[in-house]
Amino acid sequence: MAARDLQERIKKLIVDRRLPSGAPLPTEPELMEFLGASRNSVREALKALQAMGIVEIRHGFGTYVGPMSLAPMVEGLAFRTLAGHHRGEDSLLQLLELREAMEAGLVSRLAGRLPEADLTELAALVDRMEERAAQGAGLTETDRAFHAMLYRGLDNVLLSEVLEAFWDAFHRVQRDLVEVAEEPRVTGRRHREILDAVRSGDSIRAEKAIRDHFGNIRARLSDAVMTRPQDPHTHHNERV
Amino acid sequence: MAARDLQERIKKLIVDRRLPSGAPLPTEPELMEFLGASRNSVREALKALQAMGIVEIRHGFGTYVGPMSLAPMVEGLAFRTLAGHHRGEDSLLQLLELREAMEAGLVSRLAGRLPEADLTELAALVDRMEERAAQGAGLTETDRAFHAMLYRGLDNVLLSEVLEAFWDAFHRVQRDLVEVAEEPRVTGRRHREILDAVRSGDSIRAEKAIRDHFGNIRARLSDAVMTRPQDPHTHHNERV
DNA sequence: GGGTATTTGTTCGTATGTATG
DNA sequence: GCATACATACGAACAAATACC
Repeated sequence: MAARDLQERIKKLIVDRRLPSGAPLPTEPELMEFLGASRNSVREALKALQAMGIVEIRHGFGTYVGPMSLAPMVEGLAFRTLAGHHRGEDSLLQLLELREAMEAGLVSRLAGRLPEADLTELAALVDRMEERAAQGAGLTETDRAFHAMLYRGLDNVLLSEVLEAFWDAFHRVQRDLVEVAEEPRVTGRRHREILDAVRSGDSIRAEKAIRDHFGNIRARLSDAVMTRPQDPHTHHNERV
Repeated sequence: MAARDLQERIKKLIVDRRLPSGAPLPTEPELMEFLGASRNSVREALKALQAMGIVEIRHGFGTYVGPMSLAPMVEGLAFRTLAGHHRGEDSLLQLLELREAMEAGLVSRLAGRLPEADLTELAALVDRMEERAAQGAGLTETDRAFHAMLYRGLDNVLLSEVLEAFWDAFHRVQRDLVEVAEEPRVTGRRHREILDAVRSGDSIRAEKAIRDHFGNIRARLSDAVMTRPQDPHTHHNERV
């Protein structure tokens, strides 16, 4: 039997039975009988589906429909970027430019359209960012939260997830690759300017604020010591 | 050994040895010895990596580093959208809105910046589109080519691939799901307007042209008979 | 075209680890 | 602790595809 077929038929089974995320799949013996294949073939198909985030396998417990998150996309993008970088390509810069292009286009549409509730939440995040900057603490957590919150107003879950996926991929690779020379004060200022610009309703100013922010990151990227050829003990992904 | 570890170590092997796309990987017996695992475990790890597009397995020939394309992302997005639709969500519409948001933001930056060579190629594509419309032929091929060519001028390979991936995912699901009521003449006009707007250098006009184009698709989506619950013989993916 | 070696595909049997009751 | 159910892992064998002589 073609192994590709097995994957297709399992996917079809999920769709046909309208199984939602978290629903239990048939056990391996049941799938063996249903698909008419051996245990190993079924397992290989399930492994492939698990890699795509379509199913979730819990040891000694069972197989379930996966959360349908974009985690596999992060995985793939991160590896692609990492491998490209080690081969001398500017893949990390390209990933950053991709984020910049998307966010610049979106923020201009967002200017002046955010509800007050979102704005106050964003303000709280910037406050927290500057607070942590003063303490010399890391800003990545708050940065992620800020960007996620910013585009929540677009009211498109898929779009939000895609943006977060790109954020995750970028920071995963950056963390494993370069020594970031952060300038916390500057980062805080950039985000406050983004917030103010969005609040003011000035699309052009908002887009410029985003581009300045990304320009800052890009500069840090060039200055950074791009030389950490390989350190053997980076296990940088626990399956989500 | 944990199966997750095997995947990580194979990925690490690719990165460490700087293997480019298409380079041969060790054979299964070699990997068994190198990783200290059984053949089944190695195969399951390879299957998972294959699903992520990181390796490519050719029967009776060998295992190779994959093309690092975004094909797995298309796969995952398409399934997620398909499953969501069958569960009553408006996932297909969300995917369309994602494309619209990205293209609208990008095309405004593109207006007036495309080299003459690209513009003539785009014009040729629109001609071909109207030609095929007159013959009653399908427009999907030329539509894909148009959108791909349009954003080539951004000079970011990753961004282009992401856009094409979203295009592919959307059309894959649409094809399997709805009866498209195409209005070829209208589609042709919309694309000519996009081209003219981009050539004119008017950002606002270009963005409006894109939004009109997507608005047209959205309308067709709502009108379409959304009822093709399941036809058993759709094997809609050959691994790339 | 045929034969053989190499490589991946598929199957079976068996033992082990893990969570539930 | 014990029994059950399930996933995990290993080893061995044969089938199918491909390359090379």
